[in-house]
Amino acid sequence: MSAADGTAGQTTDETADGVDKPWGEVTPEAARKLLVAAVEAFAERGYHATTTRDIAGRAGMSPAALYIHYKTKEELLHRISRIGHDKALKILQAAADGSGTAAERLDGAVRSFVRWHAERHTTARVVQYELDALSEEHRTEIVELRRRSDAAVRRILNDGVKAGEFDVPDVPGTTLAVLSLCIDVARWFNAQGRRTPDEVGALYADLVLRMVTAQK
Amino acid sequence: MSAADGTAGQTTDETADGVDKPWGEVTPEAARKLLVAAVEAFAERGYHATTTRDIAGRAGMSPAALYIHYKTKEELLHRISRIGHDKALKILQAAADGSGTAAERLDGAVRSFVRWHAERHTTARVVQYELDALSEEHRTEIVELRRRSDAAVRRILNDGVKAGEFDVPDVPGTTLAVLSLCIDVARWFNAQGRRTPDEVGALYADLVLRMVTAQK
DNA sequence: GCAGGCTCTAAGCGCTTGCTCACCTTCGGG
DNA sequence: CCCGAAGGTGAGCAAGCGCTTAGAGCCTGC
Repeated sequence: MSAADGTAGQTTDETADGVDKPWGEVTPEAARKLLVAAVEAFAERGYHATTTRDIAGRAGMSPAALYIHYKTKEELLHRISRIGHDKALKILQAAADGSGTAAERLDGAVRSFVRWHAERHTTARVVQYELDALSEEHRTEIVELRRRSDAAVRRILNDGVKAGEFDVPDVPGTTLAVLSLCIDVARWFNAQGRRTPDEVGALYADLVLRMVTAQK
Repeated sequence: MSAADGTAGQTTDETADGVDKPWGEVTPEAARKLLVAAVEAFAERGYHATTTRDIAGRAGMSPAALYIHYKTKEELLHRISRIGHDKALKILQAAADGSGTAAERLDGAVRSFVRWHAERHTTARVVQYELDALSEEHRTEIVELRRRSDAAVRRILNDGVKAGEFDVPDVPGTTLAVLSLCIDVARWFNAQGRRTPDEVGALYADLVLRMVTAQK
């Protein structure tokens, strides 16, 4: 087992005492409450179907309070998207930079990336499916982060091919397929469903390894 | 090769003279023009970000014209979603009902399903990603069609396991993954990109077969 | 040749939207 | 003990929304 991200392969936001606390970097408290409310609302109804009154209401504040902490509704989406993409990229880069064979690193990458999309499917849904609602400038910034996520996975595949572990005729296409498979978890995953995030991660890691492993 | 939809396993909407003509079943002409305009607008901006004025404008008509042919904007989405899901289900059932080994049928299913999502990615984007905008009643109807699509793919996998062709420990989970992989093509496929729908179909069919084929 | 139905438009209604503004409260520092 | 900054509210503005209505144009059948 690799320990690429420092503390025993964790993939959730945790403070030193082990308490799970996403969006901990957003301050002050009121700004975080608004942002968390926005994530829920955007994930449930989509960005365009969500009103600023709904967001403020979920946060227990008046509509005007939103504009003390954020210039526009789109800035809220951008902050969510930015933080989420940073996290996603970190997960993939940690796996790509880890030690072990290419197969072990690919297993870790898919496992943790899928687990994040399942555990944080509310956030992930916004991050992965509301890109089009961003302004031109913000979207460009986010697309660059996605390009780097793609590069991290492609690097693992290339390493595996070079080492003879993998048989992948079309590395860019397969990279796309692997990421696509993981991302789509955010669309269908249901917390009330039968599978836990860990189970989905294990299943998907197995399926992806079969896709790329050289037949003996 | 099966002939479930009449003429030699085709996956696009064609008239007898071979001309490609989707939405041919929508009449009269003005209603079809409005529907095609709605598909484009919904795919580009999303259902909620699209205005009835935009749809009518793209169709070269006044905003009020829309309400002669459709009761509400949501009815337009429902018609699109219904026709699209019928088509998707037909593609998968034709493949599942076809002759040949399970591997051949799975190859055909993925190939044609992916090709449809790529060729008709505008339509597919609306069909696959705007479900939440449907009314309760309409969504229930559509979800039933999706359940049947799922059943068609699961049947192929079960057949393959029974015949010893496939090694699939988790058939429902793998069914979900296969469909998820194909569906997500609608999200990322770009007509200006490097790959043709046929190429993506071939790549994906290969990847899926590797996921399920028993190792020798 | 005109009655009646169908298709379409110009105008606009009632409402909701993202966002603003004048004002109120709270609170640490001189 | 008052002060000014920071965080919050109620009311509301301009714009845009889905949808309706009154009536014009144009076919078709008798």
